[in-house]
Amino acid sequence: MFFCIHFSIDKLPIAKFMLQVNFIRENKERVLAGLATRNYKGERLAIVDEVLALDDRRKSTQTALDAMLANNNKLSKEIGGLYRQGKREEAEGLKAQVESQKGKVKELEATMRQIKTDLTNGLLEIPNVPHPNVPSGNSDEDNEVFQDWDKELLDLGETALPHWELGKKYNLFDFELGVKITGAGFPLFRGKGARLQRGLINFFLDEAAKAGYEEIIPPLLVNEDSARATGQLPDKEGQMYHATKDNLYLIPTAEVPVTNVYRDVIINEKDFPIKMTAHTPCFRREAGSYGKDVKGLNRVHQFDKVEVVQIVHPEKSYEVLKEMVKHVENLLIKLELPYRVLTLCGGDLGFTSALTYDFEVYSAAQKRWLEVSSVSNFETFQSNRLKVRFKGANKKTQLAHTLNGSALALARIVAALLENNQTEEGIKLPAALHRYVGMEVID
RNA sequence: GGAGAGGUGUCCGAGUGGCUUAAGGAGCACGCUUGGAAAGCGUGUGUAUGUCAAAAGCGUACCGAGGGUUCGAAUCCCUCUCUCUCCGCCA
Repeated sequence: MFFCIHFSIDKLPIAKFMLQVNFIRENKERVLAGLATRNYKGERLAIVDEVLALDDRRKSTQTALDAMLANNNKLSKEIGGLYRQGKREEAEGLKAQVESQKGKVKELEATMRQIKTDLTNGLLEIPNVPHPNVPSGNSDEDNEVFQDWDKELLDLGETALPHWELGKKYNLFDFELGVKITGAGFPLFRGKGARLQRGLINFFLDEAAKAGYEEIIPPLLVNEDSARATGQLPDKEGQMYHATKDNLYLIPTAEVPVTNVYRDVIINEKDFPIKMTAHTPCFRREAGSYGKDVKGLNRVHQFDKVEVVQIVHPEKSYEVLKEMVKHVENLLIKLELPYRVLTLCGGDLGFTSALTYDFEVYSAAQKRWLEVSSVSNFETFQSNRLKVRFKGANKKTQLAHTLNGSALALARIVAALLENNQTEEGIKLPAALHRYVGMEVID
């Protein structure tokens, strides 16, 4: 099975040397085309012109304000000098002059604040520009198969049990207890089921370490700044659990705390690439998704995941994306699970992502593909908010590119492992896991 | 939860209304010196934004954040926030 990433990165005007507004200004057509890929139509496209108009106003207002302030500063200095020389009357005259300007300065400052607020709000509404390889489309049905499973799909016949039945049969997890303790969507794992979870986590972390990622154990609650910096706020407000008393959010993914490690940091170019991995539970309210795919472990409010994050030089990011895809692929090969890779279409692509590959694993009992990993390049979209920068060879401060991927998300992997490997004698674990789980067969 | 002390540049640290262009030191970079290194000496050293085709230059803002007083604020006043110490509670 070979991987061939067929896009060229050289010809793209990547947003690497500018801030977002400037990027929009200089690549307006590309931004509009990107919005179209994401199914933005008519009035929603107007946001681009609105933002540019606001930015024009910001510039002209700033110029006017600066000139006024410069004049006032100059006069104030003169007043100080005059007082020292004892020239009171002249000083009083200048004072009056500066004083008369104050109203105007205040007015301009207020205008400036308003413009900046509007501009920021406008910018927050514009999603990342999709990579040219992103197919247009409305929903997950339009995602493109980037790499298909080229062998026969496992057929277990009609007697195969879905994982929620297997969980009961072998006493691996208990949804009713989860409901009793917390509520729907909070599974309780026990016995060999818990052991399997722990083994998988260790396996994933060890593989990440082998690939050069530094292991991090981050806080599981983050403050508003961190949630905003990685883009969970404001657009995913309702998807996170919010501890309102302390205004902290339960993390929906390790990406949030781990990427925030480098918020407001100017990185030394020779420290690239920065590679971090973390295992954390992930908490998701999944508001609005009830009734769809919620059976068993397919969609839960709390699940465990090992995440990999990289912060890299802009010129390297697509190469790194490929490397990360390979890493995930390698995990699935070792787990001996049938998988395929999808390129997310515009309508399904995350707000912050430029290009995302989803990994799906085939669940033989449910006879369907389950999403188990998502690997994305955010280019400068995240780093612009995070202010993750580096000094390049030309001494200029530039935005770095950020990427992340799940490697891997547990609940669905567990589902697929159980279903695909069920036999009369029990569930036969893939060889790679024997050492980690401490058994070859779950029975 | 209660009481107190704090937040200044990459770091340490001075600075109680205008000779502050944020002292001084360390670090870092470059240069001189050296057989090489260290020491020493010299020079430089933030972020954002505006003007500009661009660079240089110049302007503006930034001493935790936001307001206020003043011709002028790191400095005075108010609010908020974060950190630290002690007490209380606690794994």
